[in-house]
Amino acid sequence: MTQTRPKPTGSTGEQLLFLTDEQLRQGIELMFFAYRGFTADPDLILDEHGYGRAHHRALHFINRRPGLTVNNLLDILGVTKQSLNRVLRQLVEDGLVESRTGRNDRRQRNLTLTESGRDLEAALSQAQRARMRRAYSTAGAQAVQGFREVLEQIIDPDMRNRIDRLLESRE
Amino acid sequence: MTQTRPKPTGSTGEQLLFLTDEQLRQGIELMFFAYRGFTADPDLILDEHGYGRAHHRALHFINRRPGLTVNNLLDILGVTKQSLNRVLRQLVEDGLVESRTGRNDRRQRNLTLTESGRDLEAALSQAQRARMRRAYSTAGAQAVQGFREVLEQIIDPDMRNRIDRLLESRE
DNA sequence: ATAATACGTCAGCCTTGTTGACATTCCAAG
DNA sequence: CTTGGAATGTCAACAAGGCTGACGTATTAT
Repeated sequence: MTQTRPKPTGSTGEQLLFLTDEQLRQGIELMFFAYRGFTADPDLILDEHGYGRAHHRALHFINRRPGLTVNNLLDILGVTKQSLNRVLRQLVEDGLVESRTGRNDRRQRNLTLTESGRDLEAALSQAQRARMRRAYSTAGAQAVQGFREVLEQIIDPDMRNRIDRLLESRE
Repeated sequence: MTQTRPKPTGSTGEQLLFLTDEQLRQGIELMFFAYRGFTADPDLILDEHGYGRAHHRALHFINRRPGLTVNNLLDILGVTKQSLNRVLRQLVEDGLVESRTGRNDRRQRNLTLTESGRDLEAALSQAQRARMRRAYSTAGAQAVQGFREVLEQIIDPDMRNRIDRLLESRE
């Protein structure tokens, strides 16, 4: 996610921003309304299948890192195992997710998507990407770069580290 | 994270971007994790007061547009009146929000914050703005501009209109 | 041997969303 | 003046998806 972390190469001094409460409030409201748009399209598909956002998140990250352990997923999602388990159990029962005992450490469960799990994930991803693609295209490449830089800064620092560790590194 | 860079397009007026699924997926994950950070600080304060995000949202928009009607607020928040009413009733009972019968149309209720309502809203806002301020400052002015442009494009078009109508214009 | 870890599960609670039904108040049009 | 519809409030029931606490069971680590 953070393959490029160059300091902003902007022409303006980044420490010298004058940020009014009004400007910041606009950004806050943008985040609020944009997140609604961000989840709107997948939500429609999920609803048809009787699933919710929690299922989407699980499918996404299992697809992202096949073989992910339950503990890893818990760490990424930041929920309790009871909460995740409810969702995960459904997905396994419905044949979208496979949970296999770990080879090295047999206490662990490695999670992967089945064929139909990949199908649903693809449908959800595609819907969500379509909106992002339109937004990116309309806003332009430079705006996208800024979008990414600001969002990265909004994330909790230790979460940033955890993301890199759990999602980017190889075993 | 090695991906072949797609080659640039022939220009068709606006710059057409080649957006790989991988690039879009990174944006999607950034939105997910950033939204968590975005709500983290207010959540801590809300918890101390026994409130949730729904209360924060109500306080925010009532503070934003004092005298807002219930219907306006429903439209902004996109929830049912029953859901909003539960939250609103608490806030009124706790003396944070005042609900006055409309002067022109006495069916309507105009919502305003009381002194202590403004206090809590200010505390929540301040916490949330602090994070945004740090993010903006680190990312720089140009990045902020891009951030805003992309977020605006992610919002549903008719929601964009509604926001302008309900929050920017008169009354 | 014992402790710690990874996982699953049961039970119960909370917030915040949903429908549906119904009452009240009030504006506006016939 | 009557009446339809809009705005609001409220009751009840329900669901998703968070949470805590407790417990059980493999499996690994000390």
